[in-house]
Amino acid sequence: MAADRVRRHNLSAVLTLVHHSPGLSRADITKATGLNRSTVSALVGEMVERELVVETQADSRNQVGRPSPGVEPHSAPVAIAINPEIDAVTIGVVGLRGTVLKRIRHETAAPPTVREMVRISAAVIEQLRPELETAHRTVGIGVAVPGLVRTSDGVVRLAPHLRWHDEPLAELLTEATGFEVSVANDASLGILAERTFGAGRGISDLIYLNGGASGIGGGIIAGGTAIGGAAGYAGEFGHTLVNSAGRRDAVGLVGSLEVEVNRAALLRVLGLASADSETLELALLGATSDTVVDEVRRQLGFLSIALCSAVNTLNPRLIILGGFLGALDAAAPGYLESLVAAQSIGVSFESVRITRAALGSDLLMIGAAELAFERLLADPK
Amino acid sequence: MAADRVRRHNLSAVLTLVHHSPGLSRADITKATGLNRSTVSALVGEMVERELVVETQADSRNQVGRPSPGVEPHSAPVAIAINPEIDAVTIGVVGLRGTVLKRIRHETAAPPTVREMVRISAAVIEQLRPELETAHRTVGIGVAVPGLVRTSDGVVRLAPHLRWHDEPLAELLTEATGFEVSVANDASLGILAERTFGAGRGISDLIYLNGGASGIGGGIIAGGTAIGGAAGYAGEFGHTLVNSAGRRDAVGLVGSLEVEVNRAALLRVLGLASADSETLELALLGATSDTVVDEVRRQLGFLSIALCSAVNTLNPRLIILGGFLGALDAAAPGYLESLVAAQSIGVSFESVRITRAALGSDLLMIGAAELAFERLLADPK
DNA sequence: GATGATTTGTTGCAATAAAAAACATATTAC
DNA sequence: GTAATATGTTTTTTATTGCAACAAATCATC
Repeated sequence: MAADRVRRHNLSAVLTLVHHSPGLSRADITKATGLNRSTVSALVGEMVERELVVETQADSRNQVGRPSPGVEPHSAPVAIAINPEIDAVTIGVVGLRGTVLKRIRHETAAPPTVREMVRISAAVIEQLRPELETAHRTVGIGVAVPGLVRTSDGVVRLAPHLRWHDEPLAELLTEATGFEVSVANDASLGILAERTFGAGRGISDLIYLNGGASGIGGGIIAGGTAIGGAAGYAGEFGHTLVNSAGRRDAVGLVGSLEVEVNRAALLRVLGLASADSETLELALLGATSDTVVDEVRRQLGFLSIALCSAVNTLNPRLIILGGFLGALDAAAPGYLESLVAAQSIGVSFESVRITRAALGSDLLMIGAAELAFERLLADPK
Repeated sequence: MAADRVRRHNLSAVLTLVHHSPGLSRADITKATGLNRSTVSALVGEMVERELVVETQADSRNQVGRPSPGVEPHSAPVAIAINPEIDAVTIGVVGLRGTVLKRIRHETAAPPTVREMVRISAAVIEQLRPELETAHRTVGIGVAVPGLVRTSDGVVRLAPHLRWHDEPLAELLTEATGFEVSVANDASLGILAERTFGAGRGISDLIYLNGGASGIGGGIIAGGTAIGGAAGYAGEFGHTLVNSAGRRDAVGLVGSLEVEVNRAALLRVLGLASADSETLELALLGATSDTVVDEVRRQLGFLSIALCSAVNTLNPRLIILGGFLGALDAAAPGYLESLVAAQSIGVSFESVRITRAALGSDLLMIGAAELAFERLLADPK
């Protein structure tokens, strides 16, 4: 019967609210959902019984009236997050509200093959299993892959840096672990995490561009929902044309954003062989030589062109820069914003802000977990 | 009580279905919505009473079993569509299922001011009022404006060709007519119409680019819903960079799509002073001179660059070309598609098709009406 | 052309859950 | 200490859905 569907919908709404904004009082939930006091009471009650949420002591807010207890996510439900990279496979256990409970980085000598990744993941999960089964309830696995992923069936169509091509990742991982598996592009999951727990909290139209070692990926949230596109490949801002006179990139495109704006060129002018994010950023902030300043400005110039196209087509309220793009912007404060302002349609620009990613190294763990939690949040029963 | 909300939702689902696909039988509706036979019966019954739908004779489909009557939109509910242009104001009366019942084009000597447009519209509506009040029930007014519109309050921020700037159109029109008014960008409404009744029927990820006399606008549908952006300005593909060495456009952008791909340049190589869409297309199709062929290919080349950026960022299943862009593509069949294929990320391109707009001159009437109908469809009570 | 099979509309009934109302409780304000 | 206020709790009411049994209208078959 349909009352059932209504219930599910309401449970989903309340659990999602608690997940996104833990600590809201029952009274707050009543206001936010528009449901009746008694209904919220019943919904929260049911979820307490199901070990999805817990009620905390009423916080005394110095306010007239009976205190309303806070509602927070229960610690039991967890998701497993996996992120294969060029030199490691990171596996995490993440609770609701985006709490990373555990993170295990398994380094590999060479880029892992899919089968290696699955083997490593299964082994780590096997090791964690006692804990997962006693203290927690695992809702599934989310995988963040640096490449193009067909989200419908979790097939990695192309992940050049891992040298993966049409790999049925979800299927293999389900087989090896028994858990439900969802797979998506890493940048799409990055924006999911930033939207829910980071710089994009509560904003419903935003874009995210992430600068990685090997290229620029991104994600789009429009009207409050993640835009995946027809197959899940949306968000590849790295291939936007920014310079008709530029060089060809790996895919054969001329003057794409990735060709003009990249980490390698920054490392070159800084005279560094390799560097992690922090070192690169410190080097950029400390640099005074003209070549470095010029290169930073050159890259920001090209970045601004891609951002303008995105602003004009998507009219976001917020642009989040992750990876080395955040460092690049920080190295010349205000410069990028002024360029974008100068080149966008005035009215489209007036409402947009540019900011850095707020979630640090946990970003992909949280994003991948969010993907796995989506099922639970959509249907808490 | 919430059952009320459920009812509303179900009524909305059924009415939307009937609006999009008139003539479905009640049995079809049952299958499409997943609701129970008896529920659909009650819902349709209520909407028949409210004069929202009518039941037609069962079509004999040579099928075993009791025939199921067809359900079609009632002719009573209508929306008023208004489209101000540089040389005219067009006002239409449009029924559900996208039927344009009446279209009145009121020509103006000069681009109408907002107040003129409101005056003309109010006068025409006054004239139509007897008919609207007896035979029909008017749900509201939708306006398609060639410019940037803040959809939240119906303020036209900027419509350069009409020379409008920050005009409170919705407010003025409501005051003058008494109807509820919604305003949006013309291209955004074009895609709405094409998605619902034209080339994009049933497709949930598509983009639309419209080539007009004065520029290129567009719209985006992602995940089945129209992407408006933070303020409603999304879809301005015309300002995408396609040529770093290009000229400046009216807004001051260098080498934007609008600068390189435009109607005026086509008319110039064709030796035409002015032309309507049909004349332009015939001239293009009939032309054999190298200058024309070269110009067509040049423009298609730049168009392909903008399309690639859009494909890579939005991963649509369909690209619809309207206005002179459709004619341009028709003048060199297959050329544009091959260019886009060559420059996009392979997997992103494989699922995309390029096609022409299917709705002709009624496009904006239907789109604007669709905007006005949205309220009714969302809540048929 | 009558009978059965099949599909679908119709009607009555049971189950569900949400909202409203009445009541209870815990806090602040005075 | 009492009133005011806000919020949790319990009970009652109500709306709507889904199910089941039945009715109706068609096709297929002999």
